[in-house]
Amino acid sequence: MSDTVPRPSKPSRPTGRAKPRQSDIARAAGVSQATVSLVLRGTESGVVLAAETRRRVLRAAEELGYVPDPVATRLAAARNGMLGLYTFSTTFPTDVAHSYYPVLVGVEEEAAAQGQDLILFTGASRAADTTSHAAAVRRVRAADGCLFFGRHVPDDPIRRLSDDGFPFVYIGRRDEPGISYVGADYVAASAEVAVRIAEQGHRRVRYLRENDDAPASTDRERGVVEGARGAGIETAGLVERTDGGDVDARLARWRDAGVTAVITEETDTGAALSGLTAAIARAGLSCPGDLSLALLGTPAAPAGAALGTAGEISGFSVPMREMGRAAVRLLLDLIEGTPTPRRHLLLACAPVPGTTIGPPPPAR
Amino acid sequence: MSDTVPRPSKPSRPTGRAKPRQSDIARAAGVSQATVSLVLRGTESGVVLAAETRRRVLRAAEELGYVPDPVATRLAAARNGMLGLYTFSTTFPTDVAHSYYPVLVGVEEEAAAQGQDLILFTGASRAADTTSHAAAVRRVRAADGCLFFGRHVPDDPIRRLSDDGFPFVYIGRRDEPGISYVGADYVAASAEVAVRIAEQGHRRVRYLRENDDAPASTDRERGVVEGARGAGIETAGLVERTDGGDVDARLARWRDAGVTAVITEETDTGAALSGLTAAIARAGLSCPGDLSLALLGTPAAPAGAALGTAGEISGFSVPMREMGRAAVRLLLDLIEGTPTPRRHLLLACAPVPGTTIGPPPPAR
DNA sequence: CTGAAAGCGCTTACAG
DNA sequence: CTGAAAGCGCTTACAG
Repeated sequence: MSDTVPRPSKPSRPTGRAKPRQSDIARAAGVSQATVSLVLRGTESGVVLAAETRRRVLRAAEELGYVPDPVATRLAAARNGMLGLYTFSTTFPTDVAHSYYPVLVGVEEEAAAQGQDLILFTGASRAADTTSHAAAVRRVRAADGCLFFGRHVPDDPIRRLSDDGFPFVYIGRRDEPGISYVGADYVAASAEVAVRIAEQGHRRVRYLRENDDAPASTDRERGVVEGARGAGIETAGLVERTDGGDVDARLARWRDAGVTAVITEETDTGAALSGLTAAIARAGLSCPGDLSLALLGTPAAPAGAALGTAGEISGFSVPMREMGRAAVRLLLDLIEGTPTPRRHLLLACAPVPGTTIGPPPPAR
Repeated sequence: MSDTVPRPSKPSRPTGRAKPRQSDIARAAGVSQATVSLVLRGTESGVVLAAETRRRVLRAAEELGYVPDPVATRLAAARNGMLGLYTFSTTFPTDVAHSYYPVLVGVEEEAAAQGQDLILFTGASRAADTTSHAAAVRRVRAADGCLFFGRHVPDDPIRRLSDDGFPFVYIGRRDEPGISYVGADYVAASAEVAVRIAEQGHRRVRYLRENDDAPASTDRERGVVEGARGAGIETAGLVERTDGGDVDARLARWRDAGVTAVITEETDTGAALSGLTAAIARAGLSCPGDLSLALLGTPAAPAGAALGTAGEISGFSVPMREMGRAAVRLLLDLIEGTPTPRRHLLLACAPVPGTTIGPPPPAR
């Protein structure tokens, strides 16, 4: 609690020439500090300043090299032009090819385009317990609003922000009501993949998903099942769950049962995908010659390598960068109180043709 | 000036249930707000609180879910646990394989490890003119201290921060006196590469550097020249500059003059490297069969591809991630006023053996 | 059209 | 050992 803010060994207040404040300008221009504030922030509440006063103040500000103190500005109940980004789970896309990285890029691009700075709240990684999570989330208020990101999010601290009317948006669909988010339309994209597989003639298919109930996983399963049903793929036994460690045995069983295509999903762990591709490699199978393979989501690293496949894995790609950008825009709408902003946004995923879907092999 | 802070259409102050402040705790615990502040921040100035008082305050704080407001904390002249990161040049490592990305990762890792949040100042990209740069740099004061990063940095706004005693450190060596930085030891690493080439028997070599006078480029040239001189490589005509567009003609000339090895450098533009590898490919040369090739710095993307070379380009790698981490630590030392911190740090670069250095081909 | 005042939530001497 | 006061630099009604 009290350790949220590190304690300085000595005051870190600037020791050299002080930076100019509004009161310095006021003195130089012969007006009050409040007047300086008014001309510097523009003419908002209908207040009209004498042109001559404006000019004097502006000139003094220019001469003194004044720039408003963002901290004081924020404390005085205005905005400070900073957006927060809070990432749950392993904080940062450490791996260059981390699947979250493009989101970060999108967020940064749009923030820059909108003239907003970004605060990266790094609290998530350390905060194992709920208490510190609560503390970490609270810090978020230093910004005008905040983006949340990650599959598993502690509900409680967030609800508190929500109750307080603090503006925030999730990147990724959420089930909690009343929360703004920008997500990917996994249902539609996943259904489309199932249809594509059916069109090649597959009827017995498996969907190997991770043992994880994040909304994204739920949506994908729903899409696969709906797509399969509509396209004539058997739905009995279609869905299986894994942690990634037991795929060899499954694969053998599937082959024996006449399964000709497998769909899996990409998550932040990548467990299902890496487990599956490794098992396929160990079994000496080739895709799509022996088995068609599809992936729901963009792989963090080119996953084809493990398969000996030169091309991409078929499936769809998640518009992560665009999600980041859209989330920033939505957040700004919320902060600005734009009337009836769209609070839920589901972005379409582009199909990835890839090279791993083909017709089923002749029956063994 | 006045547009540095976006103006809100309406106040964004939370409308719902207010978050607890110190005064709320004070009321609940039956003490003054100042006392709350003292127990919450710990016992600094020798003040000793009654254990019973401490307990009451702590319990009330716990019950109310109090977390200090970082903005108010900062304004009241203490630290706020935020470190700034200001990137010059094209703001963000947009490309996944952007050469700056590992630095960002290192900064984030160490910041998280130290319990600091990170403010990404995105101002750099937009700010073409000096004025807005000044404004953008000034915003940096919202943080306890700031990291600067990028080859080309406007001196003026920075000097101002320096005069004011604001703590900051550069990532990358600087020539300006009195400024803290964490850089890479390009001189030593570049000399080592020249020596390695000499050891293979090369005597006539070219160093193709970019037409850019950043300290990193200066250091590399110095290292190459010193290494070459010490190892018996001809230094006359050794160094050439390019913008990347005219390499074909040079390459032909070099070959005619009996040049058997070429060294180039990696920068944020990558112009010299991409120009050179393209020219080598067009000339149908192979490395190191026809020509040995070395690179000073880590390529943003695997550059071997353009060469048809499977392996890495020989040279050295810049410890970017570690630079990021070290910079954070140094900055914290500065902020905390640690006595005589090391203000200049030059990290060693690891040699990359690679596959593009070999003995010279038999004379034509 | 401008000034004086209060307040944002905290820290920090300074008195008691 | 604790309280009352001033102040960080700004914004925002509210008076004149």
